[in-house]
Amino acid sequence: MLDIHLIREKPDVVRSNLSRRQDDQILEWFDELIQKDVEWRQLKSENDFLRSKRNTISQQINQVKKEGKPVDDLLKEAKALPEKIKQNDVRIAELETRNRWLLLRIPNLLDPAVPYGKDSSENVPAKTWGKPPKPSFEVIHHGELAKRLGVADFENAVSVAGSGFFYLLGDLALLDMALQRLAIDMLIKKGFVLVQPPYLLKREAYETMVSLSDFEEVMYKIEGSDQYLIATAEHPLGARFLNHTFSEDDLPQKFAGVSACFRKEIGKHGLDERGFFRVHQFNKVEQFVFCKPADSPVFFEAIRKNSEELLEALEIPYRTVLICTGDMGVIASKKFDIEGWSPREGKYFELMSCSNCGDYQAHRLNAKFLNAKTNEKEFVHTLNNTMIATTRFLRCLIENCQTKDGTIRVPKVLWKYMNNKKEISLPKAKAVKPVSRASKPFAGKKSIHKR
RNA sequence: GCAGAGGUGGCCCAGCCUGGUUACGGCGAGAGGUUGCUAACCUCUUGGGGGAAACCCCACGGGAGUUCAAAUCUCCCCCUCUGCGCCA
Repeated sequence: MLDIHLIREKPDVVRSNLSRRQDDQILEWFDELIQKDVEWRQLKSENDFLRSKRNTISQQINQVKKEGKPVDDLLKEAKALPEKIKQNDVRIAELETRNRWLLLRIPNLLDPAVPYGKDSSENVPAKTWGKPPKPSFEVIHHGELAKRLGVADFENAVSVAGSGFFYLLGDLALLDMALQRLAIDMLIKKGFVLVQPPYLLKREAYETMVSLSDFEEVMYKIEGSDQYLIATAEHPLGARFLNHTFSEDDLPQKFAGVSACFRKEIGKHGLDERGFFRVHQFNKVEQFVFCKPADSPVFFEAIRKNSEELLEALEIPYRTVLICTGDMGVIASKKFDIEGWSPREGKYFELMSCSNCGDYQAHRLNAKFLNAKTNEKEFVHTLNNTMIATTRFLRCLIENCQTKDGTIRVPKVLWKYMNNKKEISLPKAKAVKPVSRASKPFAGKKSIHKR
């Protein structure tokens, strides 16, 4: 969230930055916040005064009692005060709830370098690498090929878990892990600390890391408990430092979080029923950095480069685009997406998302560092970038490394993580047998796929 | 899951039974002072908020309650430690 002090001191500057997003709702929220904040400060002053008075009288009562004199008059005077204080407190609490609600929804200030644009079609390409291949054969859909090779099972996953789930089998499961290992090793070499975070977070901690709408649209809630399944390791990595003050020497802190990620994907079209592109559960290695404000532009470039180097190591053609004003989310002040080439569709699609969040997350987290020179606490900056989201990447790999024989070539850099396996192909002697069930535990739901 | 003991400032700890001016003391850190030394010593600062300031308010794991007044009494919740139980 934004610093309320900044909003009080420079409302015009903040408002004009927010207006770049071309969203009247945001400006309405902002104006309401300004007005309610004034009311809050007035009431708070008034109550502080009443409390002060009450405290004084209480002390007088104590004094007079000690002297053995009657305190009836003072008691009468004192008794009137708590009621008025309570009345004001109700309104103050209302205002605080509303103001926090508003503050949590008002997005981050945009970096001046963010280009103006209405939506994702106006993002600005910043870099392209590699030559998109022109296969001489028709590229098979990644899910279809995985199924044919017997390394993925979608039907049974859909039956027992629901649409948007899948089983990875044999070499493809191994490939998923190999990708994670490659990503992890590259990051460890760059000084990142590997972290396996908790997969559940309590709401209070979670609110510090995401926009509120995500609770409805993205996160799975655990029934009967105040916990949510994480949507990315970014969240527990950040929440770990809730209310934390770093010493200046501790910064920067660079983490490589590895976890399964769970997303409801409500309202998103095209949930992928026979593939890995948009699913409810996937594995991801995430980069997360805490640093001093002056250093964040440097780390922003560094974590972007890490992901680009991973794609280069895997020989996947990609392009990096600078996200425009209309396509920016709530949290980031500047963002790049890195997009991999799809030979099947002949276009780039999103693989990674690299954000500089400035001090926006740090404000919610209340994550600061002690400036050694001034001995004052300042908010840190946070940055994050996908190193690899395996499922999304599996699609990319299966398409780009597909041969005309219908096998999948394993990129050389992954051989050592694949027990030296160089391709994924159909075992010659073995036909792939689908798993079948003798009984029908889910009557009437034999298959929800009708093609 | 059961039982017991706990949670107090950046860290350690007293206060709680018996409610009452300013939450005791130590350590660490920062600023200043003193001194033939970077040692020792002395003073101040070291949670959050409001206010131009003087100053005021809040904060003893979180929340609610009782009271003129709550670290202290009551209730609910969270977490830690020890023992038992269960468990990959």
